[in-house]
Amino acid sequence: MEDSRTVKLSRRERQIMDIVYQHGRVSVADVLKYLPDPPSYSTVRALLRILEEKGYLTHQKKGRRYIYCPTQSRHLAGRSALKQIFQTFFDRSIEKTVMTLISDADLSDEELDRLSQLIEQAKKGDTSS
Amino acid sequence: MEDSRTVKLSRRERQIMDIVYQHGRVSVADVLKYLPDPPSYSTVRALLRILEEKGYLTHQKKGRRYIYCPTQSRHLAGRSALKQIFQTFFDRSIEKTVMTLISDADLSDEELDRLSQLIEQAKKGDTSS
DNA sequence: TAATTTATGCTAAATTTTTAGCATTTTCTC
DNA sequence: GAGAAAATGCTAAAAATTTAGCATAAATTA
Repeated sequence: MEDSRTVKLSRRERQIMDIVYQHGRVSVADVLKYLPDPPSYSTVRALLRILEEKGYLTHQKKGRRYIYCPTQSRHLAGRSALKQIFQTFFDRSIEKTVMTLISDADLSDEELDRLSQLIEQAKKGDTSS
Repeated sequence: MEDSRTVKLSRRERQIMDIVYQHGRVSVADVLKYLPDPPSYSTVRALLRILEEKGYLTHQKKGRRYIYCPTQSRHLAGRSALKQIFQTFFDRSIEKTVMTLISDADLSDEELDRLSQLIEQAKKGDTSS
């Protein structure tokens, strides 16, 4: 339960972090654009500053504006988010989770083949992330 | 971005909903027990009442105590949570998502075989959820 | 270089969330 | 049935989050 998606971040902060992870690098204007129910410009700036204070973001100056990036890698953050879901909703069962992913996606045969290959590789002990 | 995990619920509410989904049916005492940094008994009661007002929970009287259950099915909630993760962190790629699940899990050969079968079935058009 | 535009810095108010405490009800036990 | 125990109902205070607005700085442009 002590996971980065439920602990420490407020709702707005969570929304913003999701946007950052979805887009990689964002300006204030980007966040504003992607927020579902956008508040004012200075509100977004304040939230970004707070997230930076909390250590979730850093920024670089690009021309006259700030560009914000996550401090934790997307891959790591994704893993931990996935773990949380998997524990909460799928009884820690990989099968149930994969099943849900697949049945919702309506995959093509090629895609299914690639998944098969992935699993074959895992069987050969190639589980490097 | 308009997903049930990021919208509407505060952090405490989210924590509690996760506990409810993990355990199915809970009493106030259960929630208190599972909350990472538990507040007082009446605090938890208040939160459960609010979640019920918002429509996320219902309760039945069991003996002298209330037992709370989610209104939305676990499966549905899991799907929507998964979708969110998958969009935010994995470029909407089933492969990337499954890959991460598998590589973190260190599955046995039997489990991998069952996954293969799952995919074979999907290939035959059996994608009923 | 002066005016305009577009950014950030900071502060404080408004709102929402989180919390505790007292009153009341119900159940159990003697 | 009286008292104790264990639950909920309700209310309001405390804390945290979310917001806007004014001041300021940098860059562009005319």
